[in-house]
Amino acid sequence: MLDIKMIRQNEDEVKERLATRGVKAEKIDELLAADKKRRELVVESETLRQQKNEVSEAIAQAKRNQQDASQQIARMKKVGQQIKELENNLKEAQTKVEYIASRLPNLPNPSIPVGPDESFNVELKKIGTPRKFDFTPKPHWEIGEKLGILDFARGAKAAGSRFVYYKGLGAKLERAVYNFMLDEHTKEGYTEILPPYIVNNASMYGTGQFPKFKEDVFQVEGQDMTLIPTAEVPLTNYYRDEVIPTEQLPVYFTALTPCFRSEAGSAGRDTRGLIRMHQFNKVEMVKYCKPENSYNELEKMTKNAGNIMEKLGLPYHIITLSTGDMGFSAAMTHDLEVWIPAQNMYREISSCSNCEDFQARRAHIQYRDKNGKLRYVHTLNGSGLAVGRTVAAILENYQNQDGTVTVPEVLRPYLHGLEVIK
RNA sequence: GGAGAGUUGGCAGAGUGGUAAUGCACCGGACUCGAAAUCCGGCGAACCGGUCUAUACCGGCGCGCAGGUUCAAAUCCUGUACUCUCCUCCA
Repeated sequence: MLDIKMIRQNEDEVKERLATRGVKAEKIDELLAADKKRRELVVESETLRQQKNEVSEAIAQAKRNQQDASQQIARMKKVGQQIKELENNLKEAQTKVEYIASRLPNLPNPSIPVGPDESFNVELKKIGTPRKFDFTPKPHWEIGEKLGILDFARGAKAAGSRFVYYKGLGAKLERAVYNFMLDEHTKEGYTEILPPYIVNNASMYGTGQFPKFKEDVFQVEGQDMTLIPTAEVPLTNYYRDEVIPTEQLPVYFTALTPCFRSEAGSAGRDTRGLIRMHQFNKVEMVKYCKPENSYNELEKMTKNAGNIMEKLGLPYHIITLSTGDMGFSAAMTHDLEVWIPAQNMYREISSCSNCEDFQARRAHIQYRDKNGKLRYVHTLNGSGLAVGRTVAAILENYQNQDGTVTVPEVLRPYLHGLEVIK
């Protein structure tokens, strides 16, 4: 959520910067008009309330002195009606302001590339060299099915499309991968969390998924419960409606959770394999920090994600997302994309974002600055990494001509020394 | 799933229709070489609005949340969330 006062004071700049994210200037005009109306109504109704309080006090006095107050009571009866009407209008105006404001995305950081879509993303760095195959590399689903470690057909039977069974060494490989990731992040100072996998609407609002993106998630019918689309939601809402003691900042959390996404609107894309599932595991990193440190923290978080791939020996590159490709709550996002040989391209495996105070304002997460004043913290989140996609990348990058898959060194301790999946 | 109790300022804790006691904490002052103790005064979050940018003042809101009754609600009514206890069930 953007600060409405800030928008009031920097109208032109806000319009300009939000335009790069596809928000029309008229939206801001509409918002400010509604806000003006709202403030006018506030003044009106508060004036009446003040009057009400004063007269009520007089009535109380009169009653105490056993005097007649029927005249004042009659007068207040009318004022009460007026207040009620005014406040109905006020509520309407307030609802309108909130409706628009809660659907405005974060202001993009001025340094990021401006453009309407992913073609304007900028590559920062390439790490590792894609392996040269002396045979045609197979897609990971073929490798997995052949080895009997992935079963998409039965996933579809039991649950539907975009679901999968991992079996035997497949399940063990997945477990090895996320245990490895959690261990690495813990070494970097992240506290491991095992959060709820279902959250309420207030939490979904706090991180910015609601109200705008309800179609993207699975909700429990008739209940205030949503299956988390990412651990970012429970991890960031951990401190919702709290003031974090300043000496505890920065706070680093990491968690492995399943993520549930409806994938509405992505029909036909990545229909095969592990890339786009309704349920997948992800190790997430979340940070809370002081505003002045958040961009430094973003760089460190991006490194933490990259570190995992480097240790796994997976080639990847880092890109900075353009204004048009960024998520709703982010001010700046670095995506890490891993090399997928069968597709001959890099595919997203991590997304690290600085949300600045956008989520903190929605979720009321504060700290006290040097002067003891309450300020919003900055929140960051990043995948470290998407586990299913990591398994896909391992299967493809480490495949052998005979259909077996070599286990990356760093994972062998997690698999009792296993060197090859066959 | 059933029954009961609870939710008030940073904490503790009164208040059952007339506009939030008190204690601790906190801030200022006195006393003191200084501190503690004591005394005096102040303060009760956050939030919203106005003056308009002082760094203050005024007002609103505010007793879990949302409604309702009333001239007036922490107090009465309805709904709801959460916590605790007991029963039931269960991994």
